[in-house]
Amino acid sequence: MMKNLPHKTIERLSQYRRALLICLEKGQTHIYSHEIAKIQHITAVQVRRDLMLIGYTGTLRKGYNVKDLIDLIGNIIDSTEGINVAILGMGNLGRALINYFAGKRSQLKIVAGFDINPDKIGNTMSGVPCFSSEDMNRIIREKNIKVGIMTVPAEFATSTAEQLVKAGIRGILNYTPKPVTVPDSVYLEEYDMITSLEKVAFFVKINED
Amino acid sequence: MMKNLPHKTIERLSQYRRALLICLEKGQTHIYSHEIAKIQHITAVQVRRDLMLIGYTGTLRKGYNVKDLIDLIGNIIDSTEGINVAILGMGNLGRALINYFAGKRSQLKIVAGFDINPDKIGNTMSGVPCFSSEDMNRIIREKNIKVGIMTVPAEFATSTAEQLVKAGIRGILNYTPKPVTVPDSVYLEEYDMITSLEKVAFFVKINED
DNA sequence: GCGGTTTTGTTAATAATTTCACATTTTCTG
DNA sequence: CAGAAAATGTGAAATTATTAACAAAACCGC
Repeated sequence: MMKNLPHKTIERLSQYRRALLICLEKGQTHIYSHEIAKIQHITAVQVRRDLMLIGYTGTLRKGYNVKDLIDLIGNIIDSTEGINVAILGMGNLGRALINYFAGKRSQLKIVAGFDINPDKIGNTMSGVPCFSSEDMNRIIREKNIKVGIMTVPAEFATSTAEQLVKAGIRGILNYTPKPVTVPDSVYLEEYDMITSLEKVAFFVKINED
Repeated sequence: MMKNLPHKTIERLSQYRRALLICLEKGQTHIYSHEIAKIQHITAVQVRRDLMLIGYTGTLRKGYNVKDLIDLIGNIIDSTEGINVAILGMGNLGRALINYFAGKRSQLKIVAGFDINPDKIGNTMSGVPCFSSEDMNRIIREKNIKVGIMTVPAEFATSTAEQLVKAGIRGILNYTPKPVTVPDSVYLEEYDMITSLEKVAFFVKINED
């Protein structure tokens, strides 16, 4: 059920939810499609179409119920039991991600970090214990970790991905600038910050005329 | 010229270049479309189409000249004079980005960081001086900074974006989880790490059947 | 140097995504 | 209470992005 949602829609639903959570905190009970659209810099039709795809029906003239919509999006994209996540590489980026998530209510729990630096191993950072990369296989299985976020230096990207796959990971989010290869059974998402910056720079350049 | 390249193509060109630079270092002089494709997890046709769009012609049976292609991609996406970049928020994520860029040859130079923490202001991190956010307007103009990368906490996202716009920035890469609004004249790219992680978790969930 | 193989470049086809256009319903205003 | 305004929901059209298919050229082995 709901397996056929477009990738883009999944991304937007996640973003809608975050915007909606902010509205909820402010005490807002209803929201119009064009309000959501404005926050996300997209069109109102796009919002309505996405909500149509997940079968949510708003109220004419009142818009969408913020609380209900948050719950429905949660039903779609969250896993009922929650998903445990590990950070591979407790450098600046790894710690940034941990802090980012700290305190966020979420079905996604960062339950372990891994590093090869002996000074870090055994410590806890923002509530996340740091283990030795050598124990990756054991810890991932013990803690039932399903997703790994790779924030290691590029030269360790390939070997880290291999270790993760061997440990039975189900999804990898790769923030290193080095693309990795994994079996089809592992979902892989790669994001390269340099590419994003180069893209911004490109459009700045061509806008200068 | 070259203003009509699809956004996706721009992103891929940046990625091709990074893969090509690694090949160049290894002494490889030529590469086939299917080799590039494999690294990037896309099809060879896609690669050839992208290169067609930028007017690059390879050699039949020998593939593409690595050096030439790197140069051509540089001509397309880089700005001739280079572009100066600032990091807004010298926390973990800001420092991660600086280290990421340190030593990379690139037309993109991170020339300033900004923060409100007095302990950081006046220091230099990986060669990047940290200034007070209060001096943002002056420094951005003095140093001819065109692009800002926002890595501040979410609650400062809106005000930081406003400051940047006032200082005459031309492009913003927003890594905070809070969407911001800028005039059309400023190119805006937003990236939310939580969305990416939620997306990976979603596809892990639905693959479990 | 001939037949088979490999690779590029490109047109045409397909697929994915977004936008248009508008019917429908609700609320507001006079 | 009639007409105007504002909002949703959605089929159809348009746009954007990807893949298929294949001609043409280059090289290899014999």
